[in-house]
Amino acid sequence: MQALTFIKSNKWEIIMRDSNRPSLEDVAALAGVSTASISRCINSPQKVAEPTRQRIQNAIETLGYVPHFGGRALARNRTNTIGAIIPTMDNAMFASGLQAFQETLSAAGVTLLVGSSNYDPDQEFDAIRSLLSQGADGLLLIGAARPEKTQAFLTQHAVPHVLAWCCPKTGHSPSVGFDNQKSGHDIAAHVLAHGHRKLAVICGLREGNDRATARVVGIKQAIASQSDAQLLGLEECKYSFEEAGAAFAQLLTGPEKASAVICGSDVLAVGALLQARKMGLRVPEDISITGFDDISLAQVTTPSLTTVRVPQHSMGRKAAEVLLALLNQEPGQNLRHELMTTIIDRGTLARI
Amino acid sequence: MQALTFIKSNKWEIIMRDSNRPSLEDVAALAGVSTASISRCINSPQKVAEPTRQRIQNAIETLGYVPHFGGRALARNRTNTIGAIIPTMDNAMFASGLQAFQETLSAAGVTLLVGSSNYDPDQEFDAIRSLLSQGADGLLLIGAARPEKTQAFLTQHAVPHVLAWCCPKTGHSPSVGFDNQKSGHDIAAHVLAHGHRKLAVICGLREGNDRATARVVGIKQAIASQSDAQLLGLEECKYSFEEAGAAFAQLLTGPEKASAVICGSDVLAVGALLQARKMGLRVPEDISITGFDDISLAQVTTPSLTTVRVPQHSMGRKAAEVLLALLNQEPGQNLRHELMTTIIDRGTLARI
DNA sequence: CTGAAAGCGCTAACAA
DNA sequence: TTGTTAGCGCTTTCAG
Repeated sequence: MQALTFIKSNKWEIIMRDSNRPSLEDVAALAGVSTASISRCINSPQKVAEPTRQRIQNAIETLGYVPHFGGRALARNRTNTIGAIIPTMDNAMFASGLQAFQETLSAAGVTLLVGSSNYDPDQEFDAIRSLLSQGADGLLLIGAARPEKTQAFLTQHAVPHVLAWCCPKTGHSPSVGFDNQKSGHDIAAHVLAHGHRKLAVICGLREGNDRATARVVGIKQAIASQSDAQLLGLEECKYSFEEAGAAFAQLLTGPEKASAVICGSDVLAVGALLQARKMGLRVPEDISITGFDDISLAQVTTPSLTTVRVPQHSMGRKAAEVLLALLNQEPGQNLRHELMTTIIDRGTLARI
Repeated sequence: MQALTFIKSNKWEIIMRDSNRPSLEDVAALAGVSTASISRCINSPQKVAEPTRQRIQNAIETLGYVPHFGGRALARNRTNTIGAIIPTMDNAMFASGLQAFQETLSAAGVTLLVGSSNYDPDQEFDAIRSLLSQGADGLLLIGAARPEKTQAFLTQHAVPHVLAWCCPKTGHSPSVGFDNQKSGHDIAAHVLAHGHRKLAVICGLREGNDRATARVVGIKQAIASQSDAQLLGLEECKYSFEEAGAAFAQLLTGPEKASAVICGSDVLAVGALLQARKMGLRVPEDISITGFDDISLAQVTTPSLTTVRVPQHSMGRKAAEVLLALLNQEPGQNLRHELMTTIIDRGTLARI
């Protein structure tokens, strides 16, 4: 395609343009104003007289003008883009929080860049660098634990970021999340209150995963505080039905049988539930199982899962708000938001 | 913070720089070479002599230099960013395809921008404009049906894009997906082959959703081709357990009862299943239910769901590959990839 | 193999 | 209210 374009030399020429994309200058020429006015008209319309605005608008529309991202980013030194790095979108654990995050951003005219870490600190570091090099103005990160290297990078580059799914008491990062340890404690206490004394735990791989770690700490704490209770076993595995099933089977291998298995995630709990059924165990008559997260899986199993509800949606929304406020330098913001989890009693926890 | 910077005027000065971010010029000064060499060293290292390369590398590292996104995007007129617009990440239907898409992109050094449409053509249009204005080099779009306005925009701006979750026979857009109509036909034929003759259907809102529409067309076709079979009712609703449950109840309202309910999505099927249980109906003894998608929900219900498996993962990966090839102008690419769906027989379809 | 310099498209300070 | 103009940081011919 060919386009009529205004050249620096002040003459009109027919030249090749990449897919005919009009520039500010084209619009300016057509509207008979300077490029500055166009820019103003786009970025602060009130600074431009109504009739001019009209003409410019027309020119923009007839040309189908869209501001060039690179030019704008270069001039403003800001991209209006925010990155989120989550372990994976593959399980519903983060997906709906991310959805809320994205919607809130989008409403504020900010676009979401997504990277994933697969629960691997190195991959997370790469993703951070990658998203930053793509111009992300700020970052959403899951959890608070990361290697020194990553921390240093974050502070060295003064990356605006908020932590989600956690609410660290130490550190200076803004956060929107919940107390994993307390929630772990709560669900374990709940199980104990149902009369269970021989417990077992299935949790995700804890290395580098502070949420999984904290939940277990909380669970252990609750068990320890009940003198006649004991933790018969603890299995770590990936977040898959299969691995959780294997972990569950392993747990039932010992001489003493647990009456309840507390799981660090619904995915693990469902894996355990499926395996229990496979082994001919009735839940919760023969064994109780609890989950964590309250993703949609939890309500469709039979019996449905007693679990801990994590306010994913409000967490995602709030995280976006905090990050946005951070980027806009809004003062007086509360930088640490602790949300509450609640225990959802359904059918997998028996009273004994 | 203050930084030592090389100024056009050729003298050294102490000046203020935004958060001390080093530029190419800083690196050049420190390494004692021109900015061009740095640029080369980064983008095509083989074009630079080994010793120089070393010095430059050092300079880059000691300064912690990261190329500025805007500058690069402006000069190259390319962002290395691809946008995906999906109805929602909230349900697992798209999340894992998106995850595969992202991973493949990431491996190629391309970053993913995410927008969502909520199944609304207008929102999709906005998202397209938004992602494009954020510099997306290409787009992943779900389904083939969109308003004239959107189509026109896409062609006018010559937006490289690939369609997923569908494989339209018409139109010029590259696509990676499966035949929704055929898959709908297949599952219905499968149900018929099990002896069912009185059928009902629950599907998603079909307006603007070609996947949902095509699936129903296929289902109807299969039913029509079996002379003694009849479609007793069809309900449309949103993809939620609640709405699907209501639709299911509505379907069982008439004088004649269906022996099988074919659902356009696992979410709908699970909603129906839950409702059936609530109504005291045994599945599949009293009524059969089938799903579509084979998301993880499908394997955890009791009984687990007979459904159609959609190859989400390979679809996401392949879509990324096609889009990447498109952007790199790689010739001789096959631009229409039809993947196969398979029926997964589990426990919700009875033989009668 | 390396350097000089001309932009890429847009914004914002300064003038008018 | 509008225009002029100097960059923003990087890539890329074109010379050397």
